Amino acid sequence: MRTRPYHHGDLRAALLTRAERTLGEKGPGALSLRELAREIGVSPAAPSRHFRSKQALLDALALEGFGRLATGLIEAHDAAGDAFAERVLAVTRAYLDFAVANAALLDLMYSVKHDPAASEELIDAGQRVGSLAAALIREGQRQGAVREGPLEEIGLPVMATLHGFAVLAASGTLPADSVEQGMRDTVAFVLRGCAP
Amino acid sequence: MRTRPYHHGDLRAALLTRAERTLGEKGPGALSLRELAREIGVSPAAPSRHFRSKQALLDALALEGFGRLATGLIEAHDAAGDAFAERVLAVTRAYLDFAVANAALLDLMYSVKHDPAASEELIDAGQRVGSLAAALIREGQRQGAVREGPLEEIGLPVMATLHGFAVLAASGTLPADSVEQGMRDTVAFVLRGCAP
DNA sequence: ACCTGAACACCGTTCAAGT
DNA sequence: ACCTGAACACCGTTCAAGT
Repeated sequence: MRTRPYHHGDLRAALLTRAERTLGEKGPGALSLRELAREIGVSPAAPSRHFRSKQALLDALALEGFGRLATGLIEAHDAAGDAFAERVLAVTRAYLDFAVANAALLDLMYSVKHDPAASEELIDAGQRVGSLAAALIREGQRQGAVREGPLEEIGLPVMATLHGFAVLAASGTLPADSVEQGMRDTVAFVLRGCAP
Repeated sequence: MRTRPYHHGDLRAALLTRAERTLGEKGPGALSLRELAREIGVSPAAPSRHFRSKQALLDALALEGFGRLATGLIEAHDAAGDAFAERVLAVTRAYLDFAVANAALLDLMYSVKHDPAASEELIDAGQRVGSLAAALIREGQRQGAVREGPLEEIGLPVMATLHGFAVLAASGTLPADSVEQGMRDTVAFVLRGCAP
């Protein structure tokens, strides 16, 4: 019968995995470093080696979230057809899916309470997601589906619309049975807003 | 020298006021019922008479936030000129101002961690804000500035765009010096998306 | 009705000491 | 380098008892 070794192996990763699980299942209020440590089987002080504070763990979680969101959007984009309208639909749906499946995490990603230390990294990550919208717009312009002009002039409003819609859907402000129709309306609105 | 009376008078209001102040000044993590009670000069158990739990206080704060946001949007709307474009600009600016001035509160309003008990009320409040967008669209249709169609088909995307832009600006995802230009671009985008 | 006082079961964080 | 054990100064919440 193997007894737990003194060194966990990869406590950092274990903390992040477990933290995200309870974040999704029981909400951010139920996230306790001590309980995490208990579940993983290490002492209450062990997490402090890997995260200077609870907030540092939350920031790491948020950063991971931005990475997954960006990957999801890129994959959806690349899997869609070439036409601008198809790509907008695919990216919007991917954003929505992420928001619904990771509502608490999305909250964390765009919340205001980050450590100044991590803030810079998080803002970068947020802007990297924003730059995906810019890339989408540039393609649309090449196809003639988007009016000419500086990328940000259209990219930012598009990003805002996608994000806003996803947040409203994930926060339950939208009735669940009108999310799908709302997404179609939002995509149509974006296409009109972009059109030459 | 008057000594503090046994009954506070309006402890509930005092708690809400103080809570919102520290929420804005020191962030949601620094909000402690015990510290609030200490600052106000009541015992640690006193708040429980007015709020069943800390979450109940946060929910009340969020509800108050929705009320103030709605009022702010209506006032901005009514103070603006009659033209649809002017009204959209006024409402967008009001939403942005609220978000920047009450970033932590806005976080709270649209966060996922509410009590099921308060959720219904909060969702109603959120939808009431959404109905303001619908009213705006209806006027726009009457003026011929907005294409015909069901209110929600345009109202929801407009709401999403305003909310998304405000959140991005308030969360610092947008560089501070591009917020003003971003707002103009967002308004222009909305007007295009609405146009017949 | 509203609040106090004291208690309970937790927290996050720190720091010497162990492996 | 990584973790434990014990301690510190807090929490939120409950409940009998006071006014």
